[in-house]
Amino acid sequence: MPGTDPVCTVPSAEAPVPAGCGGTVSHALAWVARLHRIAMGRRLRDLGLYPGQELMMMRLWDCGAVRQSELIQSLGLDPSTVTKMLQRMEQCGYVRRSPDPADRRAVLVEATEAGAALRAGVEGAWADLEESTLAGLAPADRAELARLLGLVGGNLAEEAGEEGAGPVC
Amino acid sequence: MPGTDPVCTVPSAEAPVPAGCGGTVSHALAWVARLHRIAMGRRLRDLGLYPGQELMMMRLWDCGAVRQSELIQSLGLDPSTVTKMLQRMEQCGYVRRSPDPADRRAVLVEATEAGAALRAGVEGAWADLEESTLAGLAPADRAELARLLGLVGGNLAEEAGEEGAGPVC
DNA sequence: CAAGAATATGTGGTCGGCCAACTAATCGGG
DNA sequence: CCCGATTAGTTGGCCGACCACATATTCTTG
Repeated sequence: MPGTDPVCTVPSAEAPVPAGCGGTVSHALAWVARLHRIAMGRRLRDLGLYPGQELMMMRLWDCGAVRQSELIQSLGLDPSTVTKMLQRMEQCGYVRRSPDPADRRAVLVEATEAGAALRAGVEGAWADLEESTLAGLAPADRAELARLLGLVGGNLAEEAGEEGAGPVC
Repeated sequence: MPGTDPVCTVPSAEAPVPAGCGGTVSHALAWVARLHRIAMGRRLRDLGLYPGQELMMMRLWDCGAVRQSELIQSLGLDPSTVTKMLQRMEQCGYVRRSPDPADRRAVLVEATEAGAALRAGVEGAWADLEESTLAGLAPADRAELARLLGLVGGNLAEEAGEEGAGPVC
């Protein structure tokens, strides 16, 4: 049938910022977060890490040898997620795992030399992404964004039962 | 030169928002987005959907029968992601796929009756989550958050090569 | 009109992430 | 002192998401 594309292609003179797509903050948040994750993934891939692993390494750099259960709680992840991630990271040589002598159930985790070698790269990537993310925003806008994200996070954390990711170490 | 000094990398003992974790907007953004995704996942599970599928259904509700490639572009996803997601959703009965008579490579996708039956629930979930997310924020704050997210999204989209998720249908 | 480029989709593999179910070790009472 | 409850970790399964690669079909262009 001719006239191929029927509806849909509304001649919407789209806004300068397609922003939320649907217009809701939820849409915008999901969209921005995805772009942010992709952008971080790009930087991490050059370092030999996968998204999510950098948070693990950060905890290890800050805390030294830690019990796996501490990582689970501080990152707010599922135990199985942490187990599998650590297995892969151990095989990559970034992490060392050893049984806790004080509790034969537990496992102590610490960064290896190779893991520590990633620190500068990861911190640089975070800083670079932060700047790229906030480019063009005045300090006041940045502070406002941080404040609003904090409020929204508080709302969602309350609903979700107060999950981890709290204070640093 | 890098006269840009006022970056928050200061070892400020500030705690305006305990939420942000590391204190950077990037951390706060990732954290909030994860909570948001989990909260949406909860609501979707009660409806019989997995996170991400609701966006697919929304496009189908808005556009009727669409080529798979249109979905790929409008959602900004990888083709293989869409293929597999649609295979599962078809098996769940939410979606119907048929070869495009006009282009034997393409596949036309549309929501089934069962899929359309989810619409009210999904839209309710979005509205509910939006309100829960923004609880306690004045209209001015909500608008400001939307504006800032739009700016940040623009920055990230620019870096990422202008990916999809743009205008609505 | 016959290559070659571009498009549309599918496969296989890997990762992060969650849930459910399981084992092993420690802790708490009775 | 022993048995149940709690905690720590692991395995298997599933889904979203990506990449690399393979296939079929259309478009382009010489």
